[in-house]
Amino acid sequence: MSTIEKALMLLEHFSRERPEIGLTEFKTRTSIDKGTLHRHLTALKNSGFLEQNYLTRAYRLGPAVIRLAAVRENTVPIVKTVQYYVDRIADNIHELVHAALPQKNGMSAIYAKDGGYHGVRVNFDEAEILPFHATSSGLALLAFNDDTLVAKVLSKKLFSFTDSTPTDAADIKANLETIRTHGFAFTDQSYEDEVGSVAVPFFGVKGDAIGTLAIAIPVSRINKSFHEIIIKQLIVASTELCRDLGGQIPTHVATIWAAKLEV
Amino acid sequence: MSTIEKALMLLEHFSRERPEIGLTEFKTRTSIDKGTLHRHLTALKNSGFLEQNYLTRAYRLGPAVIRLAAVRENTVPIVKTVQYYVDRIADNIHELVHAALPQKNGMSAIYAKDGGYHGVRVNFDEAEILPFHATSSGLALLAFNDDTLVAKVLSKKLFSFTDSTPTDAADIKANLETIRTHGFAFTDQSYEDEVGSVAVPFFGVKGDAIGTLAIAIPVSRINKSFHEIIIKQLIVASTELCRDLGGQIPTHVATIWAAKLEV
DNA sequence: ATTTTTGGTTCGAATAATGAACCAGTGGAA
DNA sequence: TTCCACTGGTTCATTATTCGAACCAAAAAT
Repeated sequence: MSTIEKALMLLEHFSRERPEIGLTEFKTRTSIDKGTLHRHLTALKNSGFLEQNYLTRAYRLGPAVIRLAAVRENTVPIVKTVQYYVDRIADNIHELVHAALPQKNGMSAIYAKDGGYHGVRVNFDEAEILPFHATSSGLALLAFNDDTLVAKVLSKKLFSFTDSTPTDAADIKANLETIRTHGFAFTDQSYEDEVGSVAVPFFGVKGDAIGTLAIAIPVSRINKSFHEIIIKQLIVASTELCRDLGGQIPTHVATIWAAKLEV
Repeated sequence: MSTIEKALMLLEHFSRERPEIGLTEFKTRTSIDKGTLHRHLTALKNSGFLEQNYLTRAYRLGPAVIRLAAVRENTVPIVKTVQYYVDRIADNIHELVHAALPQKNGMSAIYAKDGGYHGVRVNFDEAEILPFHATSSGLALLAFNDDTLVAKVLSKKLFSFTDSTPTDAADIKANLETIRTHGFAFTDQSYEDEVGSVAVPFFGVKGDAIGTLAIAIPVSRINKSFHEIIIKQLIVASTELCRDLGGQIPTHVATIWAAKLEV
């Protein structure tokens, strides 16, 4: 792996829960030598990707990422486009809806809306990394993306978040096949207890999944008819979203989805 | 310079006007060897910072930057905080107002609002890099930031954007001194013909300038009394912004600003 | 059909990354 | 006070990676 990639991997450790990380904490988290680590962090700082809390000397993300995100959004306005559909679904079904994009080690929600009238809401953090194998978003993406990604994900040790988290590669592979024939993914408390979720992919120009639309629901509120409604909403939204983004729904998926909407 | 920094410098070439850049175009823009360039771009792609248009093979910014910007904004909500003040000033004076943060080679606007009722508007792109030496934002930041930044900026060749762009290091140094005594910076057609601008810095915890609030106006509408109004608006907003961000206005600046507001 | 231009690859030489050991400052605890 | 443990940061000989001129293959342009 190149030095560049190693350095950029450091940025993945930042999140909403862990906005600042000191040198020693980095060392324990990565088991990279302190000297190397320090030079990498300094390089990232010099480039504006990190800045230092001048009191604690801890590192946090810097202003460079703001500009880049603005340019990216101007180039490919996914966030803005996705927002409309997430809002619409949330308003319709009064549950927590989100859209997510793949990152290196999982999906990252780029927008979420809780349309909930209900008392019990699922906890949800934007900018959190949702593991591929344990969330419907992750599985939906895997199922409709390149096989190399699947292989890469399954080659690593699969962490168990709850008693229901699938950790066997063969099981997951079988599940991905099911997801492909159904046209959507769902999970039952595989990432958080008492929370189930449903997700559909949306597609890029090549017809590969580039992101997902998903809904998280407390299991107490899931039932068959509601499940059907959710899936229809997701499919319709994803179809329109693909049109907006210039993406192409693979014909076999289009067929499956059309059948689902007929019912 | 480290490999990491070299690679990250590549990302600076992307902008609203230039959202996709091919290998050969990169080569001409950077005069880095094609082989090196290709490996760097591939590393950035593997890390999610770039992705490739699969038809043209050109590179564009990738989804990783979206997540990082979300985390950063969650850590230090500058964009959101700044927005309120930019909107307020724009609504009050009906001109183009923006806030900008320093990047490596200039200021980058993070938010802008045109409160203009007027027919003649200045052109303004978010995510564009505003050169330090030719814009009021840049000068305001230089004047109230570390001297090392000033030295770094003035050591490079200063590009001339208009007939009025200052390109002499000594002149600029003298101007920075003036800016320090006035508490604000202004430029007259130094970046774009027929456009003048006024800027004040806002400060971080150390009392160093971390960004600017600025107004751009067609020169035809500038007059003394309007100038005074603008400066007062900017000073008040920056003062409140520093409070919101936990920044500290250096005492000498606070004194100058207080005097300006009395008039 | 040929030339130019595109993106991408190879491999020995040159250079930069690495990491164990070290330094320095800070904040307790004895 | 002195000592220890814990920060962040630096040094420098060794080692591994990066570099880049030349090369390849495919697609446009002539």
